[in-house]
Amino acid sequence: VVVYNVTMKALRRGRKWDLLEELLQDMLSRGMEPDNITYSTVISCARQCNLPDKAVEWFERMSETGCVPDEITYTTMIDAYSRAGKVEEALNLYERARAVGWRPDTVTFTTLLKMYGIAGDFDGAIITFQEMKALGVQPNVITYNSMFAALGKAERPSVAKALFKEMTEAGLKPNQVTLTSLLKIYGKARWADDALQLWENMKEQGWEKDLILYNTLLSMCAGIGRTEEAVMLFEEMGMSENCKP
RNA sequence: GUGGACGGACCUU
Repeated sequence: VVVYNVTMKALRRGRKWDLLEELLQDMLSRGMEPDNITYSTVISCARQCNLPDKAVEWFERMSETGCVPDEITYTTMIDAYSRAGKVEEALNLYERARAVGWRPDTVTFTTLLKMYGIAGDFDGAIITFQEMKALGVQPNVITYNSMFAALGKAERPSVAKALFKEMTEAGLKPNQVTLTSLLKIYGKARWADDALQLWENMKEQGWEKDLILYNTLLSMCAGIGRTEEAVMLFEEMGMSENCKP
């Protein structure tokens, strides 16, 4: 089974759904018993390939064969629903799993948060975030990034600012995605001071920048009319190793 | 020894 699972992982990475499903059929016809790892890989591949019906189909078949979903399989399936825009189904599954005594973890909550963000349900995202903390589940960088994505859509720069403070005070280090999302939020709200302050922080703390982050900074300077800063950025890019203009 | 979450920039209002 492990050999099959590893092969499936490779197929998932290459998004080869047909081959992966064939392999699963092969396992079943040989009388092997795919486990949670097998099924979560299968479901996740279906999700990546935009085949939500396949995800549901195998999730159901899995239960029929007596394989009880574990926490990762549940989360994978919730994410598959989320990606397909099936919010109701995702929440139903979540409730059902909770009723069976399942303890959702950071990834689960982040997946739910992301779903609310995509749906534009900013309040839902906030509530989930609070619920998560109330249950003692620690948010991580990806959790915060998903919140910023939701906030960007809702155009709530002040909430984003407060969250960012909370995040750094909790000792979490922002990554390029965090900074890009935040800058975009500030830029859209024309909060020039906060945006430039963030850039200062990046220099002080030595937070790395990537190409996308440089581009965001540049277009922000253009948007708020800070030509001098833009020139400095451009020169800095020229000196950097991996971000040639 | 194997499985899950970051729809981040410009082009695009």
